[in-house]
Amino acid sequence: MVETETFAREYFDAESSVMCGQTFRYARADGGFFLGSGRRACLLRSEGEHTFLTANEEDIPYFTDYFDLGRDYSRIHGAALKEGGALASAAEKGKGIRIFNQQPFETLVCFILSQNNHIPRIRATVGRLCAALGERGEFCGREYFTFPSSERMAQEDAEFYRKIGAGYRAEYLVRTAREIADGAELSPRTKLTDFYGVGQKVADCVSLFAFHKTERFPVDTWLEKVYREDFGGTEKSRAAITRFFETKFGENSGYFQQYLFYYKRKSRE
DNA sequence: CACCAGGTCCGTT
DNA sequence: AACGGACATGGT
Repeated sequence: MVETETFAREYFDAESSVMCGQTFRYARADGGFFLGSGRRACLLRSEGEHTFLTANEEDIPYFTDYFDLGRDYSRIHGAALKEGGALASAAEKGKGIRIFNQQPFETLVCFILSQNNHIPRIRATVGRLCAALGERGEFCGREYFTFPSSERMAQEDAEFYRKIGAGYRAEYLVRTAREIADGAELSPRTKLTDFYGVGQKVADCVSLFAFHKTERFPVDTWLEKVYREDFGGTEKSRAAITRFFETKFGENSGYFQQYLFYYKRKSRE
């Protein structure tokens, strides 16, 4: 049975939460979004003062956790406003952003694909990956594909991943999927950079988006721009820029990073 | 047509 | 430890 839950939109907005770059498994639908997570799917739509979550009844608890609905975001948002400057502006624009609790393997694969790549192309490649190796499902009259398991991904070779558009990242996917299928741990304590094709930035994204380690501040080309243009930074290395933000923002680093990413990417014209 | 995109690896200093 | 080129591919 499909069910719809209603939430206050103020700190839970569909558009900003989906478009702030944390997930690649979405499509616009019915004035909102059709979202995939692992084997499940849901619809998320904001209108007026409300946000509506539609999912199979048995999946409601899963998505309640997925959208991090047990956490008070007014304190986080308030702390960002107090910082002033670009961060305060970013927080106003992204007031309804929440950080999702995504599945570790899925997050790892998606962010391996994200490196040196465009978001539209990442989404398309993830879509082809699911269509090829996932299982067909249906939700609210829409066909979708689940995210493949590490075991299923481990059965394919690099040629396959090049064929779906992974480019030079194909070998990264093969080796990482096989390691995990063969029993390598993927938990909050795993040293993620030991996986082939996973550097500090991808590791930080997995830590933040799958394990909710909000003391992490992933630095990519957009956050480099923020650092230079909005914080007057002069350091060149990403390690130094990451250190700058994580020292400054502490436990709120991950939340503030999402405000800033959304703000910077939206203001590209 | 260069240049860039949610970087990482690897060989040189 | 730090730096720079190579790496696939499609959009601007």
